[in-house]
Amino acid sequence: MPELPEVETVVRAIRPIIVGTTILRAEFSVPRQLEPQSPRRLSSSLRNQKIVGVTRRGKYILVQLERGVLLIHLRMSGRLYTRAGENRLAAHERARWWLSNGLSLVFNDVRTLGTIRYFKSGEELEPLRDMGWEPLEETISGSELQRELRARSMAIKPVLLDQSLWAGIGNIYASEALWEAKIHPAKPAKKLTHAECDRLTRFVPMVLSRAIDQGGSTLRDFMRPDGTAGSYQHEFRVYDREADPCLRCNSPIVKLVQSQRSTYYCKNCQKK
DNA sequence: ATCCGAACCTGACGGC
DNA sequence: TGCCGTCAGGTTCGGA
Repeated sequence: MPELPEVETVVRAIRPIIVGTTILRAEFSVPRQLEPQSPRRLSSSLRNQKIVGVTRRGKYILVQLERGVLLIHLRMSGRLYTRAGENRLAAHERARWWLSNGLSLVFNDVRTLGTIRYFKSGEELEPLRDMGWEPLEETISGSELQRELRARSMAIKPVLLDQSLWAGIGNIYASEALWEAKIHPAKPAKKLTHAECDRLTRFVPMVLSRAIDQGGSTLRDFMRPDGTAGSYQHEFRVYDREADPCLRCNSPIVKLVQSQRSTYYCKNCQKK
């Protein structure tokens, strides 16, 4: 479900509510999501720790604590929000952290594919080790991108989903950025011209930041922590628009499957 | 090294 | 109604 813009939306919403509070206790209902840690161990590591910050790296959420970091990945259906009330977990709530301000931070995840891990200060955040450029913080030149793609014979679309190149791009925004840059999704990455690389380095951050401005995209699962939907789905140029007219040239948008994921593009605007 | 498909899960939806 | 197949915003793993 969530890509960089949705994760960023979540981080911005919960940050002012939870930073400065202390975790009183924690509860987890699906131990598998914490592996290799156990619910008991994790709870005791977190107890009485103050939350000092909330940040994002790619699609990971980092809840910074006094003595470590809680690393959360929402995968396909994860949601994170704060709420008050009831003592028991509601439907699909897989983790709950009781905070000193009377609220709880809740991790809700229908499909239970999300992950939660704790790292002590000084310990390497292993999942972030091979993460690529942060699209909104690093300015990448066309030449740099072209150099990175030199050895990649795979199609550019699945390459954009590889988090070790650019972190945070997912299935929606990969299609959107390629349409903006007028690049065919099946073009081998190494064959992109310098001009195409140049456009991609401009449009990837542009598409992502426009989506953040709209609070992300809501197709089915994604909800902002306040329960409202994002609205960037109304701005999609190609994603989920099969057979609809291209907004540049009116030819019907085409869908294809690459690496088991749907890709949408305009056959006329995005030539190989 | 590279690539593909399967696997991990649940729920919604369309077709029959 | 109900059953069945398909699909979903992500990532990892094993085998070819």
